[in-house]
Amino acid sequence: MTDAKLKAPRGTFDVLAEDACARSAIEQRARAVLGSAGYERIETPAFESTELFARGVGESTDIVRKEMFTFEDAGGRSLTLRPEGTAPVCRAYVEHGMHKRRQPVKLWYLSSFFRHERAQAGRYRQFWQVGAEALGSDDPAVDAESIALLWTLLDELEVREVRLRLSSLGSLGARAAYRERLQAHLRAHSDELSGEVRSRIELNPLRAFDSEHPGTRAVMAHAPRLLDELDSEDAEHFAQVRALLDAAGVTYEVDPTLVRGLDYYTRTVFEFTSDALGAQSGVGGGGRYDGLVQELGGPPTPGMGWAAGIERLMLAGTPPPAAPEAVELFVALDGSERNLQAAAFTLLSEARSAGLSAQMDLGGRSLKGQLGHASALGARFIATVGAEGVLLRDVQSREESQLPADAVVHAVLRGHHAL
RNA sequence: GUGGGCGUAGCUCAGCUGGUAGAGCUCCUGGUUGUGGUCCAGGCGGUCGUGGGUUCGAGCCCCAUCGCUCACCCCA
Repeated sequence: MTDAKLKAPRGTFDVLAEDACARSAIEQRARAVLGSAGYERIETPAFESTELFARGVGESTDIVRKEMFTFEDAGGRSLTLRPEGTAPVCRAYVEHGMHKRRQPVKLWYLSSFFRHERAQAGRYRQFWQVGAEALGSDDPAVDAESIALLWTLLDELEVREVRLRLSSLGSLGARAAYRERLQAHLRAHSDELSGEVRSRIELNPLRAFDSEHPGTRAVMAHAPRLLDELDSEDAEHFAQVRALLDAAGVTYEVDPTLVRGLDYYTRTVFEFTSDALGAQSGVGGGGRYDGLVQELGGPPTPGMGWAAGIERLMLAGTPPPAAPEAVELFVALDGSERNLQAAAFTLLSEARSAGLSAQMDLGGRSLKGQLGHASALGARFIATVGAEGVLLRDVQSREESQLPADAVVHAVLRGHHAL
């Protein structure tokens, strides 16, 4: 390491050439899949009022309790780099009066998010998510469509070994009542639980379902299950979602122990995992959040959405073939005189005005070096500007012709279209 | 926050029982070549993560520290 003082901060990374291609390929797919379903692009600020996340995501979540990048601005306002995308989108929905539009309002984003966690494979402090949110309808068809769209996107990105788990958390009221019953069950068996789970009974009892601890698993095996206790409306809603997914050919497994890390979820929740990933096996997930918009000060508005991690999609998906930018014309200099460079520069801008992709040497290389460079770029034509005029070479056919400078672009265009 | 693994050139890595730093790739120059792709030669590039210690002598041994990475946890 030369002078390793300045490095990207822990958990962050630079996106370089090949990765940049893979990322834009993912973005193009997302735009195609979501755009054709009527989702509109939205971008929200990289930071928001801290209160938005405290209220929206939930005070009891790990995200709010210990993972937010929070700072004060010069005016003493508490701001936070967005740790997730749903609360900001809901804030924008309220702020811009989108409840006056035709419902549901369907929005998608691809943005970076920030969480102060220890980085590992597929988990970073600044990471990117593609997400989709549908606000303003509690129709089960919204849930099914949303899930099916992520299903399609994962399929198009050729994400390997995908599994979809699905469940329902019921309405907020039912969920709160259930939570108390589950806590009662856990407390009754607290001496059989792992210390970890025991200490989280009050804060996040649903987590107990995820434990690997044998004693805890035994206790959870006969714990009450939320899915068995849905009220008739919620049960009917869930049944409809399932029926529609079946109709769309989306395969899933119902997992009553599926829990999500954010407080705002109600009714439908789901998660896509890939066994091709390491410990961070979730590629994307989401669910319904019928209380969130109101929680943020808006009118009672149901919502449904998901997010998928770009870095995880890249790990579990099939990277698109790297297609370097084609170079149609490379302009080389045979000599170092100023007027040659000027002539080459004129030719270069003429070529670009004509719509050709064109490059010239910017590194003061020898002629041999320039030709090597042109070759490495895969240039289709090479124009060598010399004192005698311009020598245009068709790299594929190896034909060469000596031309006046102002005839070069025309010749390239003609040769190009002849292909 | 807690563990395991790893830090030698821009990249991938050698470096013996401690003797004072190397290869390949990339990049640049020259030669060869149908003006490039092959081949040949040369060159640029490292206070061996950092700081101590042991030793006549440390890339190698010891201690500390920082960084990267994987996992716990959590989630996308």
